[in-house]
This record gives sequence, C-alpha cells and structure tokens, in this order.
Amino acid sequence: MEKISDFTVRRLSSYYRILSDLEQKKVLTISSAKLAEFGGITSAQVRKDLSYFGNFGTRGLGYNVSELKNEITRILGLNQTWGMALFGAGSLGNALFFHQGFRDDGFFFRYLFDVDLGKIGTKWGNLEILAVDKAKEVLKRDPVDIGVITTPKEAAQDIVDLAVEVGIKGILNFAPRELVVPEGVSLRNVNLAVALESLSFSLSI
Amino acid sequence: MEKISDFTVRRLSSYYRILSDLEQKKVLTISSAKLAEFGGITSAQVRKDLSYFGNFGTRGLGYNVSELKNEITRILGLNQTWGMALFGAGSLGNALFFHQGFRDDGFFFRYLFDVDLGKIGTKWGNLEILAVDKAKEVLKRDPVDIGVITTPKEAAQDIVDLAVEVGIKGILNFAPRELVVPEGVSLRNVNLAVALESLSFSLSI
DNA sequence: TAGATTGTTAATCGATTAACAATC
DNA sequence: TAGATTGTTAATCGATTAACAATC
Repeated sequence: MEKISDFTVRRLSSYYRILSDLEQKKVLTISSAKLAEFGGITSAQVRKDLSYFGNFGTRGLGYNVSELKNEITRILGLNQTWGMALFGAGSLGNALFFHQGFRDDGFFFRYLFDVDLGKIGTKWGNLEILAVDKAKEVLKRDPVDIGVITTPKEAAQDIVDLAVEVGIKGILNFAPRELVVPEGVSLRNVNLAVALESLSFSLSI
Repeated sequence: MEKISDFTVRRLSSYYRILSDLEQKKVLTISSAKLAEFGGITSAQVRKDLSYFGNFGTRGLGYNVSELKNEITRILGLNQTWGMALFGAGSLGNALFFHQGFRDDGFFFRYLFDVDLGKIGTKWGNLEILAVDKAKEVLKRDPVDIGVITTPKEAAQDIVDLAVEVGIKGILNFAPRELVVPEGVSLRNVNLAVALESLSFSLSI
C-alpha cells in the first residue's frame, strides 16, 4: 500500500466524527463537497484521502453515510478494543481515565501506574493504582497495546523504555519532552504548551 | 514580514523548551546541528526557522543559549502574561487549571465558567466557578486574551460566539467539533481522540 | 437522457533539505 | 590561519488542488 501521511489519517478521524454525527441525524448520503465543507477543507482533498483505501462512493450520488463510516472505522482500527496502561496518575491522567469518549471508541485503560506512595493502592473507579516498579512484571504477564504517558518530563524516557521492553507498540505522550522510540513503535505527542504558545505567537503579531 | 507557517511556530516552541533545559544545565552555546539533534529534525530546518526572525547566531561558533532563548521568548510572546477564561469546569479543565507549566509560561486562568449548578459557587484554588450566563457581562467589564474550551462538543460553538463577542482573540479548543471563528480570531484545536485514532491506525497496519 | 458527483491525473503550491559562500 | 558553523539560495520533496473523463 502507498504510504499514508499522518495528515490523511488525521482527516480520516475528522471524517469519522462528522459521519457519526450525520448518522445520528439519520442523514443517508453525503457528497465529498458537503463533507469537505463540514471539515473545513476541499472536496478534492476528501476524495483523494478516501481513494487511498478504496472506491467508497457512487458517481452522481456521493457516499452512503453508514457505509463510509464503517469503512473508516475499519481503516482506523476502531472496530476493535485497545488496552491501555496509564503512567502517571495525576490530574491529566485522571481526566483521560474518566473521559467517556475514549471508551466509546474502544480505548480502555487496563492499568494505572504511579510512583507516589500516597496514590498507590487507591482506586479510580474500580481500577487500583499500582507502583510503577511492578509495571514490568505486570505488563509482561498481561500485555496492553498502548502506553499513555502523563508523568513529569524527567521520567518520560524511562517509561518509554519500559513500555518498549514489555512489548507496547503505541505510545501517547503528554510529557513536554522529545522521546526516542525504536523502529516499529509508534509515538504520538500531545503538547499543550505548544498549542498555547502558538496562540500566544498569533496574538503577539 | 514573510508569512510564518504554523510548522515553524511549533518548532520554535520546541527550541524554546530545549534551550530552557540547556540554560538550566549551564550550557553556553549550541550549534544548529546539536539543536536539530535534540529536536529530531535537520540543522537546515533550524537555521531556516530562525532566519525568518533575524540573525541570532555567530558563524563558526553557533548560538548563545540564553540569547537565543530570550529571542524566542520574545517572538512567541512569552515575555508577557496572558489572561485566560476557562469554559467548562470538568476534569480536563481542572487538570489544565492546576498545571504549573502554563503559569510558568505566563498563562493564567482568570475566570472559570460552567453551567452545572453543583459547581457554580465552588472554588478551584481561590478562584470561584461562575455561571456561564454571567460570562458576557463579566468578560466585557474585565476582558481576557484567551478562551479555553473544555465543554461538551454541543456547547462549543455557542461559547466561541460568546468569546468572540466579548473580544477574545485566541481560542484553545478541546471539544471534538469543527468550530467557526471570524477573521482576526485565532483558533487552535487539541483533539485527543485524533491522537489516539492515529495511533490505532498505525497499530492496525 | 441530463445533471450530479466520483476517482484520478496533472499542475500547483508550500515545506524541507542540500549545498555553499560568507565569516567568525 | 584553518576549522567550524551560520545564513541563504536553489533543488527537492511531498501535500494540496484544479480539472475532467467516467459513470451513476
């Protein structure tokens, strides 16, 4: 398969959300022009993105909303569940843990780890926070797919190394630090400071 | 001035963090090659990004860490403070509110708004959560620079319209919904679902 | 059928990188 | 001075868009 850019993947996520909305509103078909309008892009972009994966439309009519949503669900791997481990049980981790939208999409936290003795042994919902020292043993016995890092930046690389060692193949990092992962492991960074600083830049000029 | 791409601005944020680290470690000078290595990019990219704003280096020697950090601080508008209003006092908003890093960078929450009667009147730190009905009046009297949206997606566009009406020029949106802002208002979206779905895609292929 | 809209190619646009003269 | 490294130009790469034949 042709190499798919992250730009395309992020737009697929956007289409997925738009189609979910439309499906709920009982809209049956949609043109690339309409979909583009909702996503704030061009219709050529929509058709190009979809064309990497197949011919989902009907000339003259457009796309069937439910069908296209199902195709994108499959493409994005959202037709299955993903097990996650959270490293760093702080307030950001807490917000992510209780975020219903992730569960709806099939992303479940299965383990919570922290270094804070005051937190270890306490529960979020009915999931206990474990000592990060136990993580290697626990995750080797019972692997997860994705590691979510909400530790302070100083700890982040060590956690990545641990995650890689226990076979985690996807990492979502919130720590504001450049991280190194080996070939075959996917890393996505969410840096809230960058978003604010980019706003600050726009407001300054 | 030449149009600066958001790619460049985001990398400036990255340089800013790297230089802050280096300054703390008492490193005095750095070459574009080293800076690039830390940021995971090429040295040409670093020099190109900086060249939009001036000549900050010395041929043969590289860049003075503190000097370059100060220049970038100024470019990004981080040599001043920014007042923010939070719309949606949920767990994500709470995590942002108590995040020390934003304060260090000069971003301060000055108002908290919610619709939930159970939350209105309670305090985070010593800042009271106000009814969103009061927002227009309050923010017209005492404007802020940035609106941070952590409401459910259904409410997000109304909040944007309110924010625009009271003169807010920068919006940081966490609601997973495409928002419309008029010319002259900057909008940055942080969509956590997109990040997870992009990981899911990578893990699926 | 006539009108609408896809899927795809080729053109365009913009971002990244290689290369090197300038110069510390 | 000789070696190192910047600032900048030109080449390359890759993403977006315009255009249109195919076809429902």
